[in-house]
Amino acid sequence: MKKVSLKDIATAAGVSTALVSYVLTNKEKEARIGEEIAKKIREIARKLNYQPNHIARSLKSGRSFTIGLIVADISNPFFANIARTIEDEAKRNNYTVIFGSSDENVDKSGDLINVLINRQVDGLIITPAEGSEEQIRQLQAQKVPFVLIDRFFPDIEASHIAVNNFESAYQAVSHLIKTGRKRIGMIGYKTTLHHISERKRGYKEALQDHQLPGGTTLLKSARYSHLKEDIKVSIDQLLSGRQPADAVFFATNSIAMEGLKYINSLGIRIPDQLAVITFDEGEALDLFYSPVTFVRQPILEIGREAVRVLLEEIKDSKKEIEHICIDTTLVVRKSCGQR
Amino acid sequence: MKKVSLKDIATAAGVSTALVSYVLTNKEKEARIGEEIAKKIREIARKLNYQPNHIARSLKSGRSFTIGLIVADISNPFFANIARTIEDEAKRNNYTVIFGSSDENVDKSGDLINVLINRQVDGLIITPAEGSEEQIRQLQAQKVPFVLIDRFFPDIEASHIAVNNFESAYQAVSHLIKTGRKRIGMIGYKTTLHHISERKRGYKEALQDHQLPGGTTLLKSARYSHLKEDIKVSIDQLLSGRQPADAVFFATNSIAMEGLKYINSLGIRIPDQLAVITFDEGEALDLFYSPVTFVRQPILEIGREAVRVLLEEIKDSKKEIEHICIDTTLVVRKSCGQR
DNA sequence: CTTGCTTCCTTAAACGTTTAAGCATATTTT
DNA sequence: AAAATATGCTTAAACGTTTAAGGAAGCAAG
Repeated sequence: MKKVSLKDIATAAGVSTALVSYVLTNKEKEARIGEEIAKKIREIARKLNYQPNHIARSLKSGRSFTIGLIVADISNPFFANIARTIEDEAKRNNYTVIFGSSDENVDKSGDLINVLINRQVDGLIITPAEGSEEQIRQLQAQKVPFVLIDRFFPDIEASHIAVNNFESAYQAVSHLIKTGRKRIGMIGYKTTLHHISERKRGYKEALQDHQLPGGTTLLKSARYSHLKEDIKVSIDQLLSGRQPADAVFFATNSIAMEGLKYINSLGIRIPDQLAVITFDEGEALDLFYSPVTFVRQPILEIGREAVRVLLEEIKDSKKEIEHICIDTTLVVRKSCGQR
Repeated sequence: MKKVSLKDIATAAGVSTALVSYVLTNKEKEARIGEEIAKKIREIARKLNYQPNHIARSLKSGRSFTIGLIVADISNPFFANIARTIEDEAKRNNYTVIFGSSDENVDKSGDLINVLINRQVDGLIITPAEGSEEQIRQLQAQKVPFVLIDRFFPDIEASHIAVNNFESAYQAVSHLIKTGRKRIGMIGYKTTLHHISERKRGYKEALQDHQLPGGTTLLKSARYSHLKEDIKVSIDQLLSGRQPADAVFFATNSIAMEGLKYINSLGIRIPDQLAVITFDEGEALDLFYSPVTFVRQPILEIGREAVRVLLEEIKDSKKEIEHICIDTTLVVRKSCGQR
């Protein structure tokens, strides 16, 4: 059962394919099509169950109505949720989404960008990997519409959607201080990526502003590729010594998960022995015996804005860059209760 | 900066586009291309940074090297993980993945199938929604290659990858019985979908085989669309009455999450007051104060097999149907400990 | 010097659309 | 009645590839 094309309909109706095309794309007015023949064509199209060939259409129009989504890892709930909102928002605009996971790896990221561009996506939504500045500049040079989400490069003028990482971290840590914690640790990623640096900066500045120690010794960084081990070491360090930490701030959901698992295994009680606060939400945090206080990123908004900005860029190549900075909310729960 | 095409290279090299095409698709032998000119063409292609237009190629070849993935909800960790393995496996075979979430809704599922087919995906991997039999039959009639995962329709002869749901549930419930539980409840979905029916059947048969009560009164079904409320009601029912349940078996990760949250809020202690066991893994289950015993589905294997079978079907339309049934493993932890 | 075979390249059609341009025929305007 | 305009359709090119078929040149064999 071959797919039916315009030609099949044209033959069946005894007209040219052009006519069929005009009718089925609702250009009757502009093309001055006769009412009767239009009805007949529609009828036949329906009967043959005609489905337009999107590929051919794309080739002609140069637009694929597809957007490429590159996240760090689609199996990470944060990105999976972003993907979902992007999917929904894209669909509302008759776009579909092709996705790929970069694993925070420059080479994979480069491959993905190439693959997606060769598939003629109309634009890209990207969580850029560390060191991918050149790839991003390339995109600009090639005039490929794109939007960065979650992180961005301060010295590259490109549209991006992100949360106020500095403020959010500052708030989170300040909250720990308000609840009486004095030795507050932080575990982030070992990376130069802007969102993480900002979270670290927020942490450090909050400590400083309250004359608390820790800016350097209590700030730990784990490698993405060796998350589990590095987090163990970090926590061991934080909890050892004469003055162990009495609170810890996790920079992301993945870090929090590994961190909490290890803390649990050590039998450390939260919040009595250690207060905990983290970026990102997660069911595990709700279900934890001491529900974890967290910085909520408005995922829905991030996804929506990303699609909006991208589609605007696609439609109007002269559109100016947008830097969207969204506020987070600190959801306070038991894990950082008063000691 | 327009994209460079074969024609640009041809012009630059002073040859026909055909020649360029032959060279760049490594058909030098068959087409007997001169060595020098081939080298020159490659050189120019490299210099101009030629990237083949995948759309044009697809139009010509009728193959898009894209597979469509339809899951119930990409933001559900189970499906997000499946998506990830499918992505990786597809990439290994030079395929990309377009995805969509059906929300267990027939209409959305139908829309998605149409959209993906119009985008000329070479095949589909689908977690079919309840009542989507007709859509599946349509696919068969249209000779679209596809593979069902997670669930399938027993009376439709189609390739599918699934776990041994009956056995897995039977084992899980038997394990509860072995640990001394007598009144075992189950919460599943209100659906006719095969995987859930099988899990229910496994539950019932395990009870029967051990002369335990509950086959009907202790088996609850929640609506996908009203999960939270229905689960509350179900748990209330299970825990009320003269003889409250002393164990509960959750049919999926989503059900388990909602169930555990509510059980937690009631202050019920696991496993002392209530033993818990569930299908599917999740970080929340690890981190739970009483780590939850669960049925592990081999997600990696499911994803890999799905892609393998699909690609085989794509390559060979005469390939026979494959029914792949994978065993699960019961990961025993504290949540169903001896009372 | 034909004939036939290589070798290396070109021509042209095709995939399924879209759309500008053209061409009859009919209708209105002057 | 001639000119202008409207109406309803067709033709054909184009998007960027792939690939079957063809053709010119060179050379070996008869």
